[in-house]
Amino acid sequence: MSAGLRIGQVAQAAGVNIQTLRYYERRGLLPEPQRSPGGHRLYESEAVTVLRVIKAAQRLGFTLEEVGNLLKAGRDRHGRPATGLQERASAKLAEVEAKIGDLITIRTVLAAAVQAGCDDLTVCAETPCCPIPFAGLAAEDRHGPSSC
Amino acid sequence: MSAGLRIGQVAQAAGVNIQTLRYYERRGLLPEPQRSPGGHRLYESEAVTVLRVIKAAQRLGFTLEEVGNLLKAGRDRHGRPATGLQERASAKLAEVEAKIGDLITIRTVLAAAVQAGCDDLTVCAETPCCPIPFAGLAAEDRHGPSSC
DNA sequence: GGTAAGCCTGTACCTGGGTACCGGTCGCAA
DNA sequence: TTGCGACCGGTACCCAGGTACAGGCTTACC
Repeated sequence: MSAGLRIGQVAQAAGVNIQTLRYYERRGLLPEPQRSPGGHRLYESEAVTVLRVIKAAQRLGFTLEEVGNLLKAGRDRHGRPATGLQERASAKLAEVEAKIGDLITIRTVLAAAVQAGCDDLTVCAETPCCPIPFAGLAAEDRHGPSSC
Repeated sequence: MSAGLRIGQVAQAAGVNIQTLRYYERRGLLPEPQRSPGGHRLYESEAVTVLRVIKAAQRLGFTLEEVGNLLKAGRDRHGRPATGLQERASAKLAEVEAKIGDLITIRTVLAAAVQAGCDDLTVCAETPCCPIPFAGLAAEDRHGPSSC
């Protein structure tokens, strides 16, 4: 007995849906497990760890494709070369920082709109003193308390 | 002549695709314009402003559905009551701040992983000192320089 | 051996914000 | 009047990351 974990057990242990496991298998994130004589999947307990790894990487902002590549790099590394996790994590860090910067700009604009008492977007669009930048949200940042 | 702008002119002036205008019309964000005898759309120049308003609101993090509601509230407000823009902008501000908080947590973890020299996710998952929280990314924050 | 829960494959659907393609019509100028 | 570009409606497709359903098989337990 217990020649492996059933898909439902793995899914529950990792806190994901059964369909998600099959989906990850199709995407190549999970290796194809053993099968019972009747065709049911039989997982080793490591599969739960792999699922947790995937979920952790996702939470860090990696896409499934990126996670797949990282896992594959880890598996294929019989020899010397590094997996590239360092570089990819650094790149992701830069992405995250850029996103934080964008959101901070957005927060500034939203706060200014609330402060200015903006109440109707179409009216604001014709009010020159409105802090909402209708022509783009890139560089400029002039904002002050207005009677929008 | 010039009994209105053609869809291509409006699209170009607002910097969006023609299909996008028709899509917004279907979604109820743009009012249905006049038509030429042959059925071609003829827009007033205000349509360009509305498009810019939509794009500005999108950049602030509002979904198309939310933008549609805000525009509708503005149009329907013949009488007194406010559009709710104030409340919705405040709520959106809170959302944006929460998202910034999440990203800052992620940034912290990523930076720790880079600093610790993590090189293989599956190895990390079995290394107790690894800073990547494989069990969730919510509250705890223990991280120190490790030889991952 | 019966039966219920669990699993199988394959396919379709979901969200959100568009984009692309198709065959057919309109508008306008030469 | 003919030619060509712009436009029409309708439908299908794209991205990511799953989720749901249908119809049939396996496994486990009594």
